[in-house]
Amino acid sequence: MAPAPNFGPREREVLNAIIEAYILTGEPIGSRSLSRANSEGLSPASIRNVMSDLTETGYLEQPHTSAGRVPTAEAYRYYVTQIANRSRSISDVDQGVIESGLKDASDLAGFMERTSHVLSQISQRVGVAVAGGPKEVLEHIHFTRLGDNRVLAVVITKSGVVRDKMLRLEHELSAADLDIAARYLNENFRGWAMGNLRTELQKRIEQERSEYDRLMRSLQALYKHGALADDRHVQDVYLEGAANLIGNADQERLREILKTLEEKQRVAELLGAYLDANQEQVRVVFGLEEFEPQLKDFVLIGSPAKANGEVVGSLAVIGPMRIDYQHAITAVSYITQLFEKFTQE
Amino acid sequence: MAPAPNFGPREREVLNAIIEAYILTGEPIGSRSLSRANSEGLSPASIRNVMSDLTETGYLEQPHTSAGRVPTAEAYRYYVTQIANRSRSISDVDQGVIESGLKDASDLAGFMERTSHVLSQISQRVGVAVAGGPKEVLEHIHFTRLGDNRVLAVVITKSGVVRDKMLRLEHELSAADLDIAARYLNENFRGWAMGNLRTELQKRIEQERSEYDRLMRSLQALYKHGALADDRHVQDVYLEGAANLIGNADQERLREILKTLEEKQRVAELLGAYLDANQEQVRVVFGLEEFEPQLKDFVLIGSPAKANGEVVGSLAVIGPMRIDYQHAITAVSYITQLFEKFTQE
DNA sequence: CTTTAGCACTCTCGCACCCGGAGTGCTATT
DNA sequence: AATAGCACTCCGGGTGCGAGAGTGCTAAAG
Repeated sequence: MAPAPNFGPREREVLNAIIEAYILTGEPIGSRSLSRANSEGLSPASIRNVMSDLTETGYLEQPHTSAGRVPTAEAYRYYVTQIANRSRSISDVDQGVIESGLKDASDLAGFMERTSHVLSQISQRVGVAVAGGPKEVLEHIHFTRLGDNRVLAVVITKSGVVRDKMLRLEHELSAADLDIAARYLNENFRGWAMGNLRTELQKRIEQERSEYDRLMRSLQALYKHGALADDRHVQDVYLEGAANLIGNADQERLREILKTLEEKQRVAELLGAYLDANQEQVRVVFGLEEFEPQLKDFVLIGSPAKANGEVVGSLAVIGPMRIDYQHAITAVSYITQLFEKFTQE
Repeated sequence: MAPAPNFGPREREVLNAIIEAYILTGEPIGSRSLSRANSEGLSPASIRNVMSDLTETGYLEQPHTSAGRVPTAEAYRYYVTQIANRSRSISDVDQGVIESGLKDASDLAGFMERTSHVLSQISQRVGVAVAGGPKEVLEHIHFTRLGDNRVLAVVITKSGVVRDKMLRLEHELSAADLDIAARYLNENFRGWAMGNLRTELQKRIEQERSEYDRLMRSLQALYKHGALADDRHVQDVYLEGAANLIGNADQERLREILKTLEEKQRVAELLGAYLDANQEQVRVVFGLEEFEPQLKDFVLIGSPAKANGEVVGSLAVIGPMRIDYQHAITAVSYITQLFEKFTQE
C-alpha cells in the first residue's frame, strides 16, 4: 500500500528471504523453516514479529491461520525494485541457451519464433514475441493480380516484416494499373511509417477531386480494401510455453487463461499497452487484471524491440507472480540487445 | 481385433448405444442405466450378456471390475464405419457457426486461422488448419534488396499463400541482378509446383558450367540460401482450442500433450502423414501413437484442402477418442467444400 | 525496550474406516 | 433364449483421529 515502504534493514531482509524461498518452493513459508535456512541466526519468534508487521502493512498473506506466509503483489513489486539495482549480468548457462537457440535464425519471423521459445524455456513460463506495428517503416510494396478481381498486396517493411493481404475488389484493375500504383507508393512513401503513410495517403486521395485520375482511382480502390493493413491486423504474435502454466491453477482457471492467451491479437495489445517506446530497461508490470481480468495475479516482464531506433515489436515473459525475476529480466534484456544487433543494417 | 466383426443386430445396437452414451457423459456405462435409457425394453441381464461378449472380443473395457464398460479404440473404429453410411447433412446450427465464422475472411491466412477457430468451437476439441506444401504452384516471385548483403525473397503461390524468407548472401547482388533473376523465374516457372521447380532449377544450375553466366550465378546464390524454401519450412500451421483438452487427462499427461501440439511443424507433418491427396472424404485416423507416442488414444479427423484440384493444405480436428464424430466429420467436410469455393478462380 | 523461550491453540493433511450405490457374474426360472 | 434374483466387488464420499507445521501471546532474559 505504502508507495515508499518504511522498512528497516531487518524487515527488508526477512521479506526478501520469504519471497525468494516462496519463488523457489511455491509453498507458504513459516518462521521456523526460515530461521533454520537463514544461518544468520534470528530466532523464529523474532521473525514471527516481523512477519506479523509485514502482514499488517499488506506485504504478506496467510492462506489460512496457522499456515505460513505468502508474498502479496505489493511484496513482489517491492522486490523487483530491489532487483533493479543489482548486477544485471546474465549467467553463462542462460547465455548459452539463448545464443544456441537463436543462432540459426535467418529472418525476422524465425528470430521472433525462436525468441518466444527461448524465453519460455528459460523462464519456465510463457514466452511472447510480437513483430510489427504502426511504427513500421515501408521498404517496398508490391501488387499481384490473382484473377477474378482479386489482388494480392505484399508490404515489406524496413526491419524485414512481410505483410500480405488478399483484396477482393469490385472492379478489375489491370496489371499495368497495379504496377503504376505500386511504383507511385514506392517512390513517394519509401521510408514512411505505415501509420503516417495511411493517413497521408487518405488525405491525398480526398484532395484529388478529379474522378478521372486513373492512378488515384486505383489507389483508392486498393486502400479501401485494406492493402496497407489495419493497425490491429499488422502484428505477428509468437507465443510459446503455455504448457508451463499447468499446476499453477485449478482446471477452470487454467482453461480461462489458455483461452485468453490463444487470442493472440489480444496478447499483442496487452504488450502494446504496457510497454513504452521510451523505456530503456526491461519493465515488470503487475496488475494485468486491469487490462484482462483473466490475468489476475499474473505479471508481465517485457521490453520493446527496437530496430535502428524505431520500435518494431516487443518481447516478454508472462506468468504468475511466482517467477524467477532475476532470470527472466536478464533474459529479456539480453535478447533485446541481440535483437538490435540482428536487425541493424 | 476382427477386421470384419461378426455382429448380430443386437450386438451392434448395444455397442452403438454404449458408445453414444459414453461420448455424451464420459462415464463408464452400466447395463442398468443403458436398459433404462433405451426404451425398447431389453433387460439389464440380457444386456449384460451382450456386454460380456463384446468385452471378450475386445470392443469394450472395464476400468475395474464392477464398473461400467468403456469403448475401446476398436469400438470407435467400428462406430465410425457405421457413421460413414449415415446421412452426412450438416445441422443448421453448425452451418450457421461455420458461415458466420468464416464470412469475412479475405485472404488465405485469414481463412485458415478462422477455420481452426471454428473447428475447435464446433468439436470442442483442437482445430488445426495447415496451409502450404510442396505441391503449391508458383504464381509470382519477387526479390528485394535490404542492404548489407541481405535479400528478401517473397514467393506467392497460386492459391494465395505468401512465403517470405530473408537471405544473407556472401556477395552483394545488385537490384538489377535481382530483377533479372526474378524475371527469369517468373517467365520460366510460373505454374510449376514448388517441389518440381526446385529440382528442375537445381538441374539447370548444374548443367550451366560456364562460371561466367551472370544470371546462373545469381540464381545459384539465391537458391543456395533457400530462396525457394525448404519443404519443411513451407507450411503455416493454425491451431486452436488447446484449452479444450483440459479435464481429459491428468496434469502430467496434459503438459506433454500441450508441448507436443506446440510444435506446429510436427503437427503439420502429422496431418501430412495421414491425409492422402486422393482421399475423397473426411478420414478418421486412430492409432496416432505410431507417429507420436504422446498422442496415444487420440484421434485425427481430417481432410486435405484442395484448390483447383491440387492439395494446398489440410484441415483437421484432433482430440481424445471420446468425441462427437458426427459433428466433427460433417464440420470438416463442410469447411473443405467452402475452402474449394473460396480458392477457386 | 528488544529479543527469545515456552506454551496453548488452530488448521491442514494423510490415513484408516465405514457405508451406500452401481455394476457384475452366476444360477435358477420362465 | 431371455429374464429375475442374489451374492459379491469395487469406488467414492463422509467421518474421525493423530501428526506436523505454524501462529499468537505471555513472560522471562538480555
